[in-house]
Amino acid sequence: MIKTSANAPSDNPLRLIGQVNRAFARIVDGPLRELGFAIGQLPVLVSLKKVEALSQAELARLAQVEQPSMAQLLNRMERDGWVRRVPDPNDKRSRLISLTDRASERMPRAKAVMDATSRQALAGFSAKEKEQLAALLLRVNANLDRIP
Amino acid sequence: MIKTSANAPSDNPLRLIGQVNRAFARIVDGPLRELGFAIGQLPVLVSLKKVEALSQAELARLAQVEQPSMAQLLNRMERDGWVRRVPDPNDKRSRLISLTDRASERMPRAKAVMDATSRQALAGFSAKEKEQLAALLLRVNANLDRIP
DNA sequence: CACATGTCAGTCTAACTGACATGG
DNA sequence: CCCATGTCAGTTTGACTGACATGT
Repeated sequence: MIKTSANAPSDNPLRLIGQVNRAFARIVDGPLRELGFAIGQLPVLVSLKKVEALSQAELARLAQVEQPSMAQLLNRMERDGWVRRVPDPNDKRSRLISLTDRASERMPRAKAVMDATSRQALAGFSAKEKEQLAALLLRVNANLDRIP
Repeated sequence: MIKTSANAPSDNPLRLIGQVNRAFARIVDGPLRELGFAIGQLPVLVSLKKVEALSQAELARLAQVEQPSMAQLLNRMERDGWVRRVPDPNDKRSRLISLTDRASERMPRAKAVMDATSRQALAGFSAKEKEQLAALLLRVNANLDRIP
């Protein structure tokens, strides 16, 4: 009977996911900050790259945060010159959020940082293993989404 | 050619891991708070359950955070009555951190919350699939740990 | 009037850096 | 003297709730 040491790696998948997530965030944080981006901004940047313009409420729903949280995030991004808010002609309550040119220009560099780190994280994985991992994670994700 | 929609699930494993992690944290947060625990405290609680007493510096290393961050976390945990700090007889600079009885008593309930949610997250997974997932994540983890 | 969109104010956690005291 | 341990002070991000104004 071997006593478990304090730093024994867990084999619980959920704890492992937490560890991987934190490690990834820690690694990627520095280079992103040099570009002027923060990790939390990426979901917004990616969404807006795909769809051009979205309301704050829609962004909050996509990122699964409350509206005031998203508002604060967008305030910081506006302060940093990444997004712009223009009145929605179809709804006077709403303002449409879109990326600035500066954001569009600099995003590829952020993407490169993410991709390079992802590649390192998956070093030694065959194409099949990557697919397996993604498939298993998608199932976990679907399971969690069904919990209210 | 189908245009990707704004909420299309990513198939990049690292982004998926982020999503899963956030979803899990969101689900587990409420019940844990009712018990008086926060998610960030779990690594400390688990470490101290295994090893009885550790210094703040050791806990910081285990959790991979800087010392002041760990100090602040331990301040909150001490405030909440989960840990106690006693002078280390062998090193007058150091204080040994250990769980209070109250923490030991209430931890099983926190563990139950985590386990139940993990079970739901892995619903429909065969034993083999769980092992596969854990094995793949361990490899990602090892890869990330090798990046400085 | 009910509901949606957004803002404002205030709180809490969790992380960081830099400066510093004290002890090994 | 150097290094380790820890504290203090200040900053930032990211999240929340509750209250409220305004527009659909």
